[in-house]
Amino acid sequence: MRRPAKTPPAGRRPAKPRPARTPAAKPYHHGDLRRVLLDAAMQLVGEGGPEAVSVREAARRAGVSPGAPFRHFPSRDALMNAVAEEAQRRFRAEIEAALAGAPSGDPLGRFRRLGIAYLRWAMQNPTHFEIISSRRFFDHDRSVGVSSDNAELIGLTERTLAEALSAGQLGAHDLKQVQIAGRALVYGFARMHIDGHLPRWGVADAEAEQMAADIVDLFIAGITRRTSQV
Amino acid sequence: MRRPAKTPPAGRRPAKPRPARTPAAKPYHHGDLRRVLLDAAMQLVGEGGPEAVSVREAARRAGVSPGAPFRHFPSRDALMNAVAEEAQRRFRAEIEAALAGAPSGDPLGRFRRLGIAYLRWAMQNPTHFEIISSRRFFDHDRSVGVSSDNAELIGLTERTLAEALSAGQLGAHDLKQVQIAGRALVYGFARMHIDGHLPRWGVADAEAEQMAADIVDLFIAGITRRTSQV
DNA sequence: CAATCCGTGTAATCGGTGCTTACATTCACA
DNA sequence: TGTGAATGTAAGCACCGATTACACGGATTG
Repeated sequence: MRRPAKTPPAGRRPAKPRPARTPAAKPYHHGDLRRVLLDAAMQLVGEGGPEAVSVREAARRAGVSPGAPFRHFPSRDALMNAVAEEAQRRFRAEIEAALAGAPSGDPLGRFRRLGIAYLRWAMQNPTHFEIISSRRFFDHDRSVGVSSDNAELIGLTERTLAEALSAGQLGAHDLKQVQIAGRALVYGFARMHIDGHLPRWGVADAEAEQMAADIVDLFIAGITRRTSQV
Repeated sequence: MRRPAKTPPAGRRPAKPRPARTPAAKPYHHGDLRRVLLDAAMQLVGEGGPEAVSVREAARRAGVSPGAPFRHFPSRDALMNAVAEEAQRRFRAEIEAALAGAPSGDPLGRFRRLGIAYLRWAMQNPTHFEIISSRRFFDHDRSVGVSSDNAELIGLTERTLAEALSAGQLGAHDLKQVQIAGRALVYGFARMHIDGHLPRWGVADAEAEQMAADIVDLFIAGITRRTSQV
């Protein structure tokens, strides 16, 4: 977050009275500053987490003055909202892609895929996952992109579980409870990973992915219809 | 976080050449500034979450100059560490108190109490819970108070689960997996509550506590030894 | 083609923050 | 009784988000 002003004396527009459209000379208008700022912010989140994002730094990376971003995002929060929407969009795309090749006849198997894909993405994109889920970093309620994508994912798991139930794959459980418990499980594990809890629980980084799959399986075993003992 | 300087002209030490120890006249030395700052920070966390804590605001509430806190806490992070230690201490005390009256003959029942007490405290003290778990707000590895209290709690659940296993209350599971899955479940639910996910999952605030107990029971049912069908 | 309008970027500034340095005060101990 | 260490103050740095007044220039329109 600290940086020494990056060539302070070499400001823009040194002495030329009229640049006369040199291609290398940066034009007054940027082209697509909004997109560039968003990309810079995404990159900052990836590098140092949500709080590493500062409007000024994004402006610096875009090669633009500190006030310029406010033409495109009325506040830092608005920028973070856009970042969260982008992240949520990618997240959803990945989840749905992971489910694409799954056989539709096995809802519980698809539920398992869902959980594992969820954890996979979360562990591979911890900072972006954090920004999506942690509302502290942006205003969920005001971000239609996030909430609609998210609602889509919630509906997806809901339908999958309902199918599993009606296919007789589940024990006699309250579906809503199972749903929320499943979510809490994967969300909790993802956050344990993000928040650095896993080492304290004896899980090395290398094992984390296997452990993620294991606890998903453990959960599924727990809710599966019990047709035989032990 | 914004405040208009709070009576800017009425600075300390108005005109009196020597206060001669009036009881109301604040002495140069504060007495126990460290404690007061810590309390102020705890209160700030309670009011507006971890990021509502600013060194200057804590100093303001303690009635002291902005630089004074740095005599007691070398950085904001150090202050946050102290806050986290205090919160973790309270958390552990509450958990252990909840377990005090539990019969030692029923480890699984104690495990259940453990989970419910965990969720209870987390949901009643969301911001303090967040600061304990979210490493973003302080340096876990450097905070011996937090990690030792936390290790104690981890050991407690570990022992409880091991007892349940040897008492034949558990199915044939990998104990470490069960442990981590259990933790992920309660941690995930607590964070869902903190992060405001529950409404999106159709859980109103009033139901949250009941739902917490339900998913703990669901989990325990899933790992219990299966002696009969359905 | 020319004039003007408005979207976009710049410069300067404000109050907030964490943190450091130099100085003032007072307590505790020799 | 002195004196040094501990503790608080004052001032100032760089950074931040945000606002305002102004400069530029592409697009629309007469």
